[in-house]
Parts: sequence; C-alpha cells; structure tokens
Amino acid sequence: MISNKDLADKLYDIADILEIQNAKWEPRAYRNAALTISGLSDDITVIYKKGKLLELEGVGKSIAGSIKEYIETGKIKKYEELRKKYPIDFTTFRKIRGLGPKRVYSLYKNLNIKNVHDLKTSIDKHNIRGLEGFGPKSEEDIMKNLESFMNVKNDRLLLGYVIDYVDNLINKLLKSGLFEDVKVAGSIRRMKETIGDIDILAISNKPDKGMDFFSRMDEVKEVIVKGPTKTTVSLGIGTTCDIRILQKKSFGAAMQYFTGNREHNVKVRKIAISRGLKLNEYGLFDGKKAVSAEDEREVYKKLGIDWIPPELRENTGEIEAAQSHSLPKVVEYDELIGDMHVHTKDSDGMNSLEEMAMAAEKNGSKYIALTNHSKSLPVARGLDEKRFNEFNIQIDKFNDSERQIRLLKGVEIEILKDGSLDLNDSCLAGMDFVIGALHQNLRMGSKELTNRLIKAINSGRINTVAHPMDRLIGEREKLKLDFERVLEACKKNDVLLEINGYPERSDLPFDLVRKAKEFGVKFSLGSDSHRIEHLRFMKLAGAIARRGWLEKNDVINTLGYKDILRLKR
DNA sequence: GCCGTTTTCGGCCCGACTGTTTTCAGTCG
Repeated sequence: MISNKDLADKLYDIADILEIQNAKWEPRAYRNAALTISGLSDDITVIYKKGKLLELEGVGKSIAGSIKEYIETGKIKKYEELRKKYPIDFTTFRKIRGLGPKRVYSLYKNLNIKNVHDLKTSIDKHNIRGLEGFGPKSEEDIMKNLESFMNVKNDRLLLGYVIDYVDNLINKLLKSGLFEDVKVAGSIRRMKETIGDIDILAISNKPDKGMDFFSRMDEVKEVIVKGPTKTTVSLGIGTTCDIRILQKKSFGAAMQYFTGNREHNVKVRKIAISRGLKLNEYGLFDGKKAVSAEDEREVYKKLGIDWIPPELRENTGEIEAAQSHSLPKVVEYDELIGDMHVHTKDSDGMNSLEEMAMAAEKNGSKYIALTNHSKSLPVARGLDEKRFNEFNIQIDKFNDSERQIRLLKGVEIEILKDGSLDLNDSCLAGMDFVIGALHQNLRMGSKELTNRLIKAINSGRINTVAHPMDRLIGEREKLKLDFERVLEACKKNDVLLEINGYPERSDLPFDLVRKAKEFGVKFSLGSDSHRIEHLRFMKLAGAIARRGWLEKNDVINTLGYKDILRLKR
C-alpha cells in the first residue's frame, strides 16, 4: 500500500531533477500535482479506484499515468530513470533550509554529495567554500541549517498551545508604541489544528525601529533574515515567525495575501489576472493604479468574490462557492453557548463541579455537560452507577441554586468490546447527555471495530460519539473505521458526532466534518476539559466546525438550555 | 506537464532577502 506522502515525495523529486535539467515549466506542474496529493484527505489509491485521478487539480494525463503505474507496480519508470542519473536524496535535502535543487545539484556534481551524511563530511572538511556560487557564509549557513534540521523534531505545533503565546507576542509589539496595528495571519488566522510557522503583519511608520524591536524580543532565539519590510526569526518554542511591516493603506491586501493557504492564494491571484488585474500584498492593481488595498473584504469584492472566512481559505471549493454567492453562513464563535464535554475531579479531572461551572460561566457559557468517565475505564477513575446517581444529585442541587449557568447530567461512557454500553439502562435514563466513547481494545479489524461502534449507535442510548477517529496528533493514527457506514448509522438514529476541541485530539478532523455534514449528520462540540484552563478549547472545536463548513443549525451547542434538554434519550 | 468566463495554444502567482555577483540567481513562503 502506497501512501500519499510517498507519492508526493516522488513527484517533488521528479520536479527537482527536472529543474536541475533546466526544464522550464514541468517542475512547476509536478510540484502542483505533489501539492494537491499531499493535501488530500482521501487515500490516493481510493481516488484511483474510483477513476477520479484526472479530477485532481494539477493532475493531467501524464501524471495520472505515473500515479497509476506507482499504485499498480510500486514504481514510476520516469522517476527510476531520473534517479539513476541523479542518485541524490532530494526528499531529505528539501527539508534543509537554504538548499534548493540547484545548489544540491552543484554539491553533487562537484563534491559527489548524495545525502546528509556526505554533506556533513564535506562541511567538516570545509570543502564547500570556494565552490562556484558558494562562499564561506554559504558553508556556514548550510552547516547551521543542517544542524537545526538534525536537532529539531519536525513536528508542527498544536494551535491550542500557540494561540495564547501569539496573543502575548502581539500585545508586546503593540505596547512598544512602534506599531499602529499588529495582527496574526497565516495558518493561525485560519485556525488550522497544527501550525508550521507564525505569520504576523504590522503597520508602522518606523519600520526599521520596529524590526529592531521585534528581532530583539526575549522570545527570539535567532534572526534568520532581516530586512525593512520582512524579518524571519526562530523562536524558543520551536517554530519560526515571520513579520511583515506594511503601510496602513495596504493592510487589507496583505491580510488577504498572507492568510490563505498557498493554493487558495494562487487561485485568487489567477482570478485577478483573468480580469486584467494584478494582486500582491500591496493591493489589487489595474496597471499602476490600486483598485483596492486597505480593506480585505473590498479586495475580494472587486474580484467578484464574496468575503471568505479565514478558516475556509484552503482551496477546497470555497472560492467557487464565494463566486456563486453560495458560501455557507458558518457558525459564529459567540453562537456556541454551551460546552458538551467536561470532566470533573470525580473522574480524571482536576477541578470540582463548582469550579468548572463557575469558570465556564465566567467564559460566557450558558450550560455545560458534565461527562465523566464510566467504570470500565479505571485509569480515569470511571464512575459506576451508584456514584453517577450521587453525582447527579449534586448537579440537581447546583441547578437549584441562583447561578446563571446550568449543568447537564452526562457521561462519557465506554463502548465495551462487544459494542454494549458500560452502564445499566436505569442509570442512563437519568442522564441528559450521553457520549459514547471507544478508548480500549482498539486493535481489532476495521469491520469488527465499525460493527462495534454501530451497535452502540443503534442502541438508542447515546447522543453522540466522542472524538470519533480517536486520533492523537503526532502520536496515534485515526481509527480504521468504515466512516460511511458510521455516518449512515448516525443519520438513521439521530446520533451526533462530536467535534472534540482538545488540541491533541481535534477530532473529528475538519475534512471529515464536512463529509459528515454532506451526509446530513449533526454535531456536538466539546472542550474535553479536565481542568478549568481547558475550557478555552471550545473555541478550537468551534474553529473545526467552521473549517468543516458547519452552519448554526448543524451544531447543537447553539441551542438554548431548554432545547438541549429535549435531546435526552 | 497542466489548463481554459479572453484560450485546445500559449500562457503558467508574486515579491523579499541573501550571498555572491557586479546586475542576479537561488531560495523561501
């Protein structure tokens, strides 16, 4: 079985080699195809079997042929032949900053450097300086970048743990008095679950001083590039940060330019070209005249495109929808008035019922569901029927008090190995909201696992499925479920799917959210809080909902307390 | 090699920074 990543790497390698051979446009074509494939949510093999390769952006007859060949034989003849001529580890070299195909080739041609090991040896012998186009500075930079490549775990950071850090950074910049405005763009503005770097845009009349201030902040580990309009640094938290300083009159264009993912931006710029205009970070231009620049909405409008919420700017159809004025009105963060997944210290949380309730009320929640674990999850000190009944009496007492916030009696119940539920029916009858969860015995075949989950969905006892894919970003892959069968069962039984905002989980993933919505399934959002500081993860769940194109009616957290109670099973 | 609301041929997103050049190629995002 081949992976999308392996295929994309091979296509990128082909592009690199073709570029060495001075091919003009083919490298770009191969890179476009590789980019599309690495961004797919479906397995390329599945797409191939459906006969839909040619529908992929950037994949034409020739590349589709190569993909077919790779899936069927495990090899691509064109790739093998090119690699025979250039036996270079391009895939690894691409990850080292400052080494593109041309310089990699020069190193190979002159010093027979084929891989990272060879590179290290040549650096140690100072063989690189003196090469045409390389000086002592180049050698030093390559050494530094090689070192940081070997040291840095190439993990992307989790959005949930970066947001506050970036807010703090921005506040420091604003407080310096050197900037009129500072905003975050890039993947953080899109609220992507993981981020590769931090993009900051700033307005300043004193760009030189502003750049000096920025590059000397405590958070900065090293300055990578520094100019009057653009500076890149690496930060102590293990990521790079770009800052661009602009004038107020072009800030909207810059926000547009630096927010969308690459494919989104390329497509929007192409639309500009098709209208005889040019779009860059300084504005939308008709010749030399700026048609619009200060306001982001205006930039889109002038291109005949409705404004697109940042979370949607991934080139997954949002541009076409915005052109035909058929974008969904995605759910707003402040429409999410309750949190449907909260733990207390009665199972594995850190705070009491009262502490969680009051913190949530302070955050603006109208209600939260207290959903502790059930007895068959001993590591989380799961509750049995008796303890749940006692706990629910505390909830009744709290709800009788004068406080504004309301608590729902809930449980995150174990779906046992045979698909049955971990608490008896009379206990479940006392619950307002039941979350079914798979936590244990996950090493079973796809069919068995799917049947187990569907049995629970068919039970008529659960409201939603906790973190349905059970993935942990960077640690554990998604469950091998037959997702379409799960969706059918959910729809038939009016069972929701959870969007779990806990950063490592971020589950359902947004692309599957969208698929589930198209199926007609609805959603419950939860922070999966285990302490009061986690309650803010509701916003991350909201972001995933928006990234999955969900509207107000797709999400139960937009309901009032009384309507939520009607969901009781 | 890919693609099409000016096109099945003739284009292909755009600009900043760096080091090594002496006006620019390479790299990055």
